[in-house]
Amino acid sequence: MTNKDLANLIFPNVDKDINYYENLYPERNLKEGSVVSRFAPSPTGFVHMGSLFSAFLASKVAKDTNGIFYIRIEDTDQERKVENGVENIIRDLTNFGIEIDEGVIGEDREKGQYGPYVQSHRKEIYQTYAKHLIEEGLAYPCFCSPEELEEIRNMQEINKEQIGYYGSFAKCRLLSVEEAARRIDNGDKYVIRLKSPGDANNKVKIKDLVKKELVFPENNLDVVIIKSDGLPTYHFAHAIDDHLMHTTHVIRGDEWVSSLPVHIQLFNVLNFKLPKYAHLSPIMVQDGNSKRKLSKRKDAYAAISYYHDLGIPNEAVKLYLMTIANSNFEAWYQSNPSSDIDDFKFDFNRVSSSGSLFDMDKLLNISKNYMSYLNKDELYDRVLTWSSSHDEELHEMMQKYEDATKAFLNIERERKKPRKDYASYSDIKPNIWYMYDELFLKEKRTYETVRDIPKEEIVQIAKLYFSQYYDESDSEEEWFSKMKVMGEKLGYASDMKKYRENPDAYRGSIVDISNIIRVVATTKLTTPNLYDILKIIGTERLWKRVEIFSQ
RNA sequence: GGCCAGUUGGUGAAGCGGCUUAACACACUGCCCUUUCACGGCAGCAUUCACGGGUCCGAAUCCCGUACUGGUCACCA
Repeated sequence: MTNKDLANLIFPNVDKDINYYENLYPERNLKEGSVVSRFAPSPTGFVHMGSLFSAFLASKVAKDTNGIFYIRIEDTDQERKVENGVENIIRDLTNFGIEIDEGVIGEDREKGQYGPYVQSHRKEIYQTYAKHLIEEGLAYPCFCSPEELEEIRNMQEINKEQIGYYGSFAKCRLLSVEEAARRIDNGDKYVIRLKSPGDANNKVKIKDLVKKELVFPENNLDVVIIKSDGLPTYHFAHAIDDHLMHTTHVIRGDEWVSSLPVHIQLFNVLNFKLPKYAHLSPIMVQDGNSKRKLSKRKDAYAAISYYHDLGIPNEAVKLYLMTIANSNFEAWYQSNPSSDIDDFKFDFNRVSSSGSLFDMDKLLNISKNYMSYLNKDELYDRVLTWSSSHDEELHEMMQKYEDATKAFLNIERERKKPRKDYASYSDIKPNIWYMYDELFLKEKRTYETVRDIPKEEIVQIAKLYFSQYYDESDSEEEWFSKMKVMGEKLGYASDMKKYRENPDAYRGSIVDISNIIRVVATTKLTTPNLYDILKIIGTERLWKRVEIFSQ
């Protein structure tokens, strides 16, 4: 009996050979230097910041080089599969504005010539290559049970030997073809292992795009390549898929660096050209005194839907991720504030090889700046869209009072250095509600207090102001000087310097006057420019608000 | 425990042997401007680059060791 007979016994239904697939998936016809990258999640639910980070960079590099960014679903672990997993991942990515050139684009939907792009649909392909390796004597069936494996492991631990299935511990490696065939016929469970040609005394060198020069002992472990359910392990699927799909850059989390010797060996044994690797450090969070990886389970803000719900613009999150990814990005963006992130060339050499802490303050600041440069119409449209699914009440008000909303959003916006009030769409409502009568009248309002000025005095001043001084058609200068005039008459200093020099000579200052008007009109002490706000509300409604205040 | 990597202020970091009395940004603090807020301006915030040795005229930058942190050692990805 030969290896070939054994291979046929194990994979009787595999009727194609590896050349069939090599021809099926020819070299891509791309320009020199174009990157083919991929995002290859397991369908275990939503996308979190960490995976978004690598997906974003992978798509960015492909875009930068006119290459291809594709999605492959790694569902070879049938037990971890989650209902709607794929749909959720695609939704999160598209929500976020990542364009998918190829691969999986929905549950049971994909595009591109290198598919299928779901690993469980590629079983035959993996088995064809596994069969080939068995024929060549480079792989073999292993019948060891989990208990036996456990036992070997324990012994190795006690004897302080290298842990794993290798050398003399690899019992099944020595099985004769006949014996293996007999056990298969007998119905024994088995996996397929690589017959590792490696020697731990040798070194393998590899240049990682992020981690730079890496040196490891050669892999000498007979790793499992096909599990007992017939599906491949990650390592094997990675080698086959990224070869057949002609991935040029494997961009993934750095939890994979220690598997690199296995992957290198697999590519060698299979005669595949090794792709370039970029192992990204994880985004960390502070947890007490130590740092740990951002966690889907422990950190609510790890989910990208968190930002979506909060109404943080996608662009802001991208901007943040890019500042983490490339330390020179921030300076570039500051000197090119009007340009798009697409104009920036991502550079692997600038990626930090140690993990950075997730900084919400920084994200919020970036978002604030980003939102401040949106024009009123863009902002209005975005908030309208966001509120349609996240804040019905706001949505309704915005539609009903489109002009007033835009006018409000535009206060102190159209200038070189605009106001920065909002870091997210959800910041808008707490700042704008008083502009809408429905919301203003809805419940009992709590007015902020202007120093210790009694209510009666405030009412008096407001009435005086609106009846004798306020005129909608005044320019801002006229408006403000009238306010000063009234203040002077009532004993409120119009000049802050004078007031500060001699506060006892006055009842208060112009600050109090403007705050009185501000509070009556809005209940709040802090608002954008009062002049604009009064104008938008309009004299008639302002009078109503004076009445409401005095009740 | 083995293997691999990392360690510059509260945070992201620049720096790659002399130009560094360590850039820039965020956060924080104070002052100024000011009708509130915001914007803006100014100032402060690591005498020191985990620690210990070494090389060198000279080290955050090169070498060695130690410590600490992270990753990984599955029929999970």
